Amino acid sequence: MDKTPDDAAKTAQGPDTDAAETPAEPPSRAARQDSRREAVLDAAAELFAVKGFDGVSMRDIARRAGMLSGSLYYHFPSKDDLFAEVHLAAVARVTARLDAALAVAPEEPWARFEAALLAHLEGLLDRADAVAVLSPHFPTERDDLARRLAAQRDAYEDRIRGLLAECGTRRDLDLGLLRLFVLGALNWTPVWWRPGGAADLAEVARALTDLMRRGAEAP
Amino acid sequence: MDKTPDDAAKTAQGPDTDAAETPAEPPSRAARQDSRREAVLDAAAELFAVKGFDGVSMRDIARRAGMLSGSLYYHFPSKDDLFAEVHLAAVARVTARLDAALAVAPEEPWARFEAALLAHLEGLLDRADAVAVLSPHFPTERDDLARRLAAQRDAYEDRIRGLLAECGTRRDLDLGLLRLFVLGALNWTPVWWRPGGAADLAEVARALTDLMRRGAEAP
DNA sequence: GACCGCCAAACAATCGTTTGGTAGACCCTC
DNA sequence: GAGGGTCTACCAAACGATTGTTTGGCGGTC
Repeated sequence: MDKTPDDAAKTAQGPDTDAAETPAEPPSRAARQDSRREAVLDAAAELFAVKGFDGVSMRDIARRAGMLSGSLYYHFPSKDDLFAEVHLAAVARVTARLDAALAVAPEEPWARFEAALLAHLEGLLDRADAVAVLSPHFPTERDDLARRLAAQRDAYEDRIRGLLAECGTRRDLDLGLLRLFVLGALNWTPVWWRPGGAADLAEVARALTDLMRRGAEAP
Repeated sequence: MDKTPDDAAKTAQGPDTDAAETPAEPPSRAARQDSRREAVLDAAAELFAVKGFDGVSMRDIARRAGMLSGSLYYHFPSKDDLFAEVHLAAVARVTARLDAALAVAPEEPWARFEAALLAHLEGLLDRADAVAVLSPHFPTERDDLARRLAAQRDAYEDRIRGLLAECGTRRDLDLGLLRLFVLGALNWTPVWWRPGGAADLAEVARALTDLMRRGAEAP
């Protein structure tokens, strides 16, 4: 019953890789290496996002990636390092999404702000990469690594502040606090938002932008 | 080295209990029982809040409460049940704080709203009870228990919605979304707020109320 | 003597990680 | 193009440590 750990891996990554994508040349050695490595990263990202760092075992990750737990240590030196790489990749992906959205967004600052919120929400909820922002609970003693993660996160979060600054907000407001309120509202969405629920992501981004802009008080 | 688990318990709970508080009568049997039980609950609350459910072991809790891991099972049948009780107690405490704050708050709806936010923040950050709201990650298979926790949390969160409704917000706004934004901003504070930092809790509550009310756009 | 609250020690299971081995793709040489 | 060698990516199995939990007993208060 616990001999072949395939059943969980089939639906996730199993034979899709070479079933429809590569008809001609067999994947090069380097390509296959990256593919397997990324399969591990994907499996780890989904699991970490749902159950947290301590809630996921190396055996869980290995099973979902279609290998055995010891094999993970060929690709990653430790669970901490694996998590760090997942974290970094997720932040990078959300950042890329933000850049892409801003590239095609209109010039009006609040519209840009709304586009950024939507990109953030999509990066947060489309795939299961909530680890990126949702994990201030990184439980390592290796402070240098934790600092690197925090630094990348901070750099991203400061871009929200920059977008707000361009909107020309009231002078008596603390931009730092505003940024934290926005990020709190955004990063809390994985707790309650479900695909196909009452509001889609565009609505959420629009509503939050409207609230940030005009407030809720009746005029 | 692992024989006497006292060193960690001393600073937290150790001899304080009977050092300064009970000079005359020895505490009754029932009182002492409750006191030890509550010591366990306190220790568990602080640890769960910081490291999450999976990050805390029964031995950690026992050490901080000044006993051994097996002894916990005299008071609580399992780790799940212990967590559930911590969770329920924390929600109840935040609710009580909210009631007390509203009892002495002025009549003006936005002032009441701000008072509620402050009470929530204090309940969240003064002690380490962040478990109350911060743990949608309760990793049990016992769905009935998870539902009970969610129900109590929802009842509390709906009071925020009620307070907002009394403020007479704009008709075109979704009160449910507003509530979620507020709770997101509030419940995200444990990630960044530190006592003695730039803004104290009253400032945070005031700033968030002001933002919710008037928005950030320059008039 | 009964019961309460806890200790001391152990239980099986699971944890992150290490070790040794090996099937197969690759490269070079004859 | 057959054969030997190398390296890659993994398996199979184990390591000690830690996990949640159970059991039996014991000092203290009633």
